[in-house]
Amino acid sequence: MDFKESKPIYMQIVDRICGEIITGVFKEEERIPSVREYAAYLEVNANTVVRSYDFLQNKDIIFNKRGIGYFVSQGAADKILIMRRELFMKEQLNDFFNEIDMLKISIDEIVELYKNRNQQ
Amino acid sequence: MDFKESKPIYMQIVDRICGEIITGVFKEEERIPSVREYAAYLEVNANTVVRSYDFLQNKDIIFNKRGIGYFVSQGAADKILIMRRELFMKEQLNDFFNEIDMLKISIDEIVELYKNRNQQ
Amino acid sequence: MDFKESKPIYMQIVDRICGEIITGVFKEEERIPSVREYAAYLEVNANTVVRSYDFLQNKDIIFNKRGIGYFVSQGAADKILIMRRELFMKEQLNDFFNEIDMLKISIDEIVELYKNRNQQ
Amino acid sequence: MDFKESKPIYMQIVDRICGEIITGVFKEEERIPSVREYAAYLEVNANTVVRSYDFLQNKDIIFNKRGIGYFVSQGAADKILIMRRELFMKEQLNDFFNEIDMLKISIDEIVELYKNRNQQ
DNA sequence: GTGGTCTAGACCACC
DNA sequence: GTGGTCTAGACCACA
Repeated sequence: MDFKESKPIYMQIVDRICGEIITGVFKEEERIPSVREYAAYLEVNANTVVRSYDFLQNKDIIFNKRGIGYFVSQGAADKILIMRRELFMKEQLNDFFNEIDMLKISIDEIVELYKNRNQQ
Repeated sequence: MDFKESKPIYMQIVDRICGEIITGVFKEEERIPSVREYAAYLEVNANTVVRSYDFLQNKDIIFNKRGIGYFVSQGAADKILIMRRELFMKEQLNDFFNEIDMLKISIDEIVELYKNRNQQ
Repeated sequence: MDFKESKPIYMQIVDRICGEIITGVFKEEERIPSVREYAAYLEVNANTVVRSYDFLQNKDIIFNKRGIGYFVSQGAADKILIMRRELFMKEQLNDFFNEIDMLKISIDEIVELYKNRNQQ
Repeated sequence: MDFKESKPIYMQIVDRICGEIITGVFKEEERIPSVREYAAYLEVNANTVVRSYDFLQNKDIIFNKRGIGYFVSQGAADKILIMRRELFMKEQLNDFFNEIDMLKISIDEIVELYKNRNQQ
């Protein structure tokens, strides 16, 4: 894992875990790696992983069984997708539209660029 | 002006000033508000505005006449457009495409949303 | 059995066993379930039940016959009642009174709620 | 501030701040002490206070202005009271009633004890 | 000055 | 073994 500088490491770990849940690498109701295992694997301080797990637990995406470990909540994958979609629709999409308007790029250009990309 | 949490306030002010230059509210060769005026207007600490002006001066978008104030550089609007376009093509566009792929939103949906928005 | 997060599981089991003794489900001088049985029944790690039994043995509420099992001590029910009463009077009651004062709930409301509950 | 051992320090600080908000020591929309100030005052590590503030921010009881400090949210006092009341009604009250039933203490005794306490 | 993040390391309760 | 909490200290971005 390469860490961009812009985002805090613990949030990048959050994103990564969310990705693993969506793609089914971490399955619902199943255990995810222990804090220390995952910290060693990512070559990060254990406290950083604690913070990521803590964040996800607050969002009900994972839950904890005391002394046993963390588990993916039921419906976590859906929840993540819904949350991301909402965020996208509410903020990012509008910013994007404002941006292309300001830069005077037509929506047709965007479509073309998108299709070109996917042909590669 | 509402400040998002994600971006530093001084960069949000930079964006705003760039917008004013592009749309001609702040015209080339003309003076922009003093640091204190603008800070008062935006309800922001003066040092924050200093930082924004400083950033813009470094990019040659505005320049300073000592004891008089800050002025918009010649060709600033074009410069901004070019810079933004580059940034947009290199980074934002790709991020955007990745995002819609991940969220399984088709490009056609995007087009539709864009058109709906502009009808309002 | 649902385990609250606030209290350690083994203490919740202790409480449960005490309740069973008071209400006569587990009778004095009689055998209580084996560690493994009870662990399986509660869907809990066996070591956790060991810890609960250990705790109760220290308080002379149960005792062990080697190779046979755990038994409820004579006078256990009374002992539990006395211990709980003391604890209740010394700590819990005061906490409770402080709480209702802070929340501005009158003692009359409490009485009413209590009576309603028992009518159901 | 004396710290009981049972509850984590950062949660005790959370409780304390909530108390200050309810009683109006920390007023809505006003700034609360900086992390470092409060840590020094409570003779606690700054990170511990960070954790408390973080918790309260997640609950929308305080909010942060970047580089300036933390402020009490509008409606924080009400929110705290409502949250506590709910918790009390849902969990603590029932536990309390179960307890007095199990200990065979009548509700009238409770009322009397409550009145005696307040006479002192 | 403010908070935000991260590290390293410790000790504890719990399963 | 697991996570939870706390300390001490560092460096950074931001206002």
